[in-house]
Amino acid sequence: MAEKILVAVAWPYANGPRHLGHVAGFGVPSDIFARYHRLKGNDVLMISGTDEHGTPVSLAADREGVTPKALADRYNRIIGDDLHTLGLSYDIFTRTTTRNHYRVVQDVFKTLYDQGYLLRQTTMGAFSATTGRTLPDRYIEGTCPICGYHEARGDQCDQCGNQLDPADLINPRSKVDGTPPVFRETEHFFLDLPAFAEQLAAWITRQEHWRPNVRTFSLNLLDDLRPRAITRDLDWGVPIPLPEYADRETKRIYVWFDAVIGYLSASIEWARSRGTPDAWREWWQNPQAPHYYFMGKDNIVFHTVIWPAILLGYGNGGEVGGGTGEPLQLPHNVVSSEFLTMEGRKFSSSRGIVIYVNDFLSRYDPDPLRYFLTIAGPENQDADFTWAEFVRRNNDELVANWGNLVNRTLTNVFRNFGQVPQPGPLAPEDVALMEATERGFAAIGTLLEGTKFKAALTEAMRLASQVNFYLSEQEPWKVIKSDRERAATVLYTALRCVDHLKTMMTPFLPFTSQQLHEMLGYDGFIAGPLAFRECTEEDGSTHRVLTGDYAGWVGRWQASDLPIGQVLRKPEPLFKKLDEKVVDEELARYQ
RNA sequence: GCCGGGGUAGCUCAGGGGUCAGAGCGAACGACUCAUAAUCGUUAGGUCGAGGGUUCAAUUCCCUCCCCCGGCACCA
Repeated sequence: MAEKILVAVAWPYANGPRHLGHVAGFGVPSDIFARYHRLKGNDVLMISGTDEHGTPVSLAADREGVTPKALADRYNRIIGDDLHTLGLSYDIFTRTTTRNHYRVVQDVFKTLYDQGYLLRQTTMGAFSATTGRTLPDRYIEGTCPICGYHEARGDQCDQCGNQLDPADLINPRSKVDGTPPVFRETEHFFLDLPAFAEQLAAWITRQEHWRPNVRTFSLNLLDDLRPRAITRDLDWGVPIPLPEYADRETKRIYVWFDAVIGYLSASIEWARSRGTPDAWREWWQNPQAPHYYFMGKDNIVFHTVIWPAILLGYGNGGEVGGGTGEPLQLPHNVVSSEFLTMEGRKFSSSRGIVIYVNDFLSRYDPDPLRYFLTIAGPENQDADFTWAEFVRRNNDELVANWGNLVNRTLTNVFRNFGQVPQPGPLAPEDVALMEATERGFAAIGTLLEGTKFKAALTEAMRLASQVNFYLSEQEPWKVIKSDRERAATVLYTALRCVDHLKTMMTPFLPFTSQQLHEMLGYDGFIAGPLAFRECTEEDGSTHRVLTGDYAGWVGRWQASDLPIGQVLRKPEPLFKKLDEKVVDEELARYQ
């Protein structure tokens, strides 16, 4: 029975190219999850896009003398290319600057406003004296009034760790151009989070299947819920859909408010692009459809508190969501990863401590990266990317265990039989191996459903080891000299296991699994490919989305029925062994 | 300061009140040579951060302390 599953992936911010930390945190895990469920036969809707509004995009555009939209266009393209190259199988990867998105965001805003969940409050804000734009606290620096540190940020002093108010800084100045900020009153809309406190507390308390850190952290947040501003004084963002703000060029909806609504708007865009404009409701207004959100730990608050509050407030109302009487679904699980560091230090674009995805993939294949980020990534705790460890994992694990198993098995079969050999009677050890391998479907499936990706891949690798062991014990390359039928039986057994493992590896290693699929003599896409498509909106504007036709996948999460006599294609190694010297080369490149 | 997460074999980590504390990799030795010098076997005797407590029994529960990391809500 096919389940509808929403896989909602954090939206990469379009103020620059994304680095390994971003795809490690949510990109690869969410894709493994989505691919597994599709192989299982479930109806997955996997959505995301680039997040393109807000101060950082605006400032980056200023620095380069281009419009924010032009900057976002550029990074939307680069990021989309990265995700495509990595094989992240979105049903739609779009962006937040579409007409569709604006319409949905404004509908949500308007609905919450009409329901009384948006409060108007006047606060003191900091503005740039030169541009008149809001200066977020982080963009102001000055001398810390507590410890005297000269480069304290407006929100917090990095030296003494105290939280600050930018107005308290001595000699405050804009980090952008060094001018002193101007403080003045400004009116904003606040989401009335306290109005949802009880519902949220009851709901989160029930989510015992969440990772403990996510649940505990979220419950702690509820102790001190305050209304949260969802507008900004900025000219780059979704306009406020109220008559009195119609011509206010400098007040926009806050980027985070619009970004989370992207999950909904992207689903709607997907449905419309397929010619089934209401299809999104099968996920969003269906209590049987679990929603899984994937993100880094810095985004937990937006997904366990703010976005659920918005969904609760929106309920079954609104122009977009109304009609069926069913409320929009809350998250079923919020899967948060920890952080990836690089060679022991935090990623920092400005300090050059960074590996961009596109740079990495220009020299290395996607599957080894996916392998590393899964087996050694920040799933449960911060993890460190080092080139030495990447090379080691690639050579000593991926190549030596799985890659070698595939290569030695296929080479033996191809050379001696050229096709899937007809086995003789199976010996107990043949049956035992086959059964042990087949049990992997259930074991790995359970781990994947529980978002335990590292453990799932470890189990698949353990099974591969067992098959290596079996081959070394049975020595078909010797047996064939005296007993061709027994050799055929052993190789058939190993080949079946390799075929099982191919499927189990597909969520993690989609590209090489496809190659293996073909070498085994099969046709069709076991799980691919992805495609870009141009999307045209009502006003004629177009944008590119990453998508794919995943219904055409021939892979199934079940034991192989490898046909006897199927002709193999010439085997080639799936992975490249990396020379140890790439460690020094790469370190030199980034230092 | 507050909240949270960590400190387990050379490295990366898993585990969890009680048979000898585990895995992968490295290292040593041996086997093999079909395979990208890949594979297979044996070997590691590590105060499970420190101290105290609860218990018949703690690395696993509680307390204190030390060290590391993250968050603390208008950066996304």
